[in-house]
Amino acid sequence: MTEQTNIHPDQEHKSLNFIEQFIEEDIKTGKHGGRVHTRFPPEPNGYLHIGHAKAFCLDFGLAEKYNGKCNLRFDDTNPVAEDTSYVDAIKKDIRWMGFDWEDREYYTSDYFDQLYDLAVKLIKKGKAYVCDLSAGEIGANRGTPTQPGVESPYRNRTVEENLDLFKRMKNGEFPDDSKTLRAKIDMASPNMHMRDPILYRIRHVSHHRTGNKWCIYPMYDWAHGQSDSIEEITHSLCTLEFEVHRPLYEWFIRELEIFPSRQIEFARLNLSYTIMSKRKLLQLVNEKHVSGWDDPRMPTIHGLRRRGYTPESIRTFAEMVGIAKRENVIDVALLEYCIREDLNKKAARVMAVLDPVKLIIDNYPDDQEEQLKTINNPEDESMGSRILPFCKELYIERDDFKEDPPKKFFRLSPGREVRLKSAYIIKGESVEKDTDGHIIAIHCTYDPDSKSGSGQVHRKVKGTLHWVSARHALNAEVRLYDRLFNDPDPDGHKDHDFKEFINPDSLKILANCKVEPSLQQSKPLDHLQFIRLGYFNVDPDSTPEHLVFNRTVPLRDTWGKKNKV
RNA sequence: UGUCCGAUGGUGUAAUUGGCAACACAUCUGAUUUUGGUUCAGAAGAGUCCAGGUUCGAGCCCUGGUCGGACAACCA
Repeated sequence: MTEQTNIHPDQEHKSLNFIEQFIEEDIKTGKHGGRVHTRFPPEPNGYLHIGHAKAFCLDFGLAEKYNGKCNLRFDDTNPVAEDTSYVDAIKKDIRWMGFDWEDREYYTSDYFDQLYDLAVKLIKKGKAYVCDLSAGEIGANRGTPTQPGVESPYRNRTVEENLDLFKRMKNGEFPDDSKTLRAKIDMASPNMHMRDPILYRIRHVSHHRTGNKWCIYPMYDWAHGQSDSIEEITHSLCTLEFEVHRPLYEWFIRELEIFPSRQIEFARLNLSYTIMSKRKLLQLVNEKHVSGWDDPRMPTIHGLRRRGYTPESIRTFAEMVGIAKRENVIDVALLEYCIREDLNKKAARVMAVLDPVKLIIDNYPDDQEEQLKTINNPEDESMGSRILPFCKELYIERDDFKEDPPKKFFRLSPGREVRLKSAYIIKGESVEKDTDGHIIAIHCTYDPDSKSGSGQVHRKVKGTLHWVSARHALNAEVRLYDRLFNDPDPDGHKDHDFKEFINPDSLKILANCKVEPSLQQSKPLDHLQFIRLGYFNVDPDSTPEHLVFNRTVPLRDTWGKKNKV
């Protein structure tokens, strides 16, 4: 096979990231017969977030691009933290994102026997030993990055003794933490990971898949690389913090003479105004700062889905942020751009009034009703049109009226004309106020000849308002979300806990919104554009009796932005 | 006082491997618009961390610095 056959034709012209360059070199030199096989290795101890999405878009994307394969492998070597509920959530997310691991759903725990045999092989080579030191002692003997460590007194046990002890460790003869199996490398190595790293620890706990079969569990360094080799992974991609582990990864390959997978590290995704640490996300969930892993403010895939993000938008985002080795912080504005761009093409436009105020058309007959036709999406004719009921009393947005308007106010005010979207041109007349001076109704008159689409009127009106018929409107709850943190880097302050930066206004619930009647049929997770307001989706909490919408992202607002402060 | 990695507009990522620093987001104009959205046209913004060197020519190569990050869990 030539290198050409391995490269997806659509992609040839774009510039390659450094990993693609490595891969293409490997293909060119015929390494592994030009085969590309990656893996995505989540630990089932939490939900996947957008940073993981970047990683698996890379893993699966590269496999696709080079006509290879990508395995899903659960890195389940630490039974105390892991759980099957996470396995299910992770699979759901990856599938939702549009990736397919076919029948290659693997678990590191599937390899426990092979891993054990490999450890025996290492012992027989005199390259591993059973150590009786406690965790504290091992730590103390490890030295520091600038000072060499001290060799364990158990380092020179005979092969026979090590073999016997290791077998007895496996058989459960020793209590938790009383012994470990360590590689015998170099306690003076400048790389801490080469200072006789621990391969196995004793844990008498049951595992979510292997039950009580094992009481010794492999550590990451031992399990991960060897699992890559077992699966004959050609390119094993991981984040930068594993760079210092690579010499160990390669040491195992050499000593064990196993399949030489290649580890390549790239910079993890950081997003402004959020956190990506699984541990801290768990803390937000446990301490109820959010409603759960799927809270729409969470950067988790579950959260983004509920917020109204689409898989396509997240994939576009992953594509746009790129792959490199330097630390980076991506502006959330880029994510928002990606979802707006996607939803602009897909979301049906509907009328919804979030902060309603009554609008009365004085010269419109009391009991008249009209059915007005309106287009569902100006960006996509094929989405068709629908009917909007219209009558004398409507609701409009309280913001869309001002008694004495500022200079560039294009909306409704006394004596000024404005277009009601898909309906008539109206002119502001007067207001009704309660005893506190709050506006309770706005009176206007309409021009019967200005009906939308009639072609009768040629005068220009600056503004167009969205509205909903008071007689026909449905009540709805709308949840407005803002960034969860009000600091660009909540996790970046040495003397402040990230939770100090939680945005108290990240969720605003509007209980008295009015929406057009067609929304009665909306189904959970449907994407919509509330005209002039933003993109919204139907929350899973929504029912026909109690409609609930989440704001995914507001529309771009050059006017509001300019007038802030 | 160690090892490894990195450094290009505000933010990301490129630069055909030594040939006028490009693209996207963000920002700012203007046009169009029955969404102050979309679309369209345009502007501004870096001379590539610093100092030397090689070269006709360096963001790319060499030398020496500076700054930033990772690494001392029986976590992954």
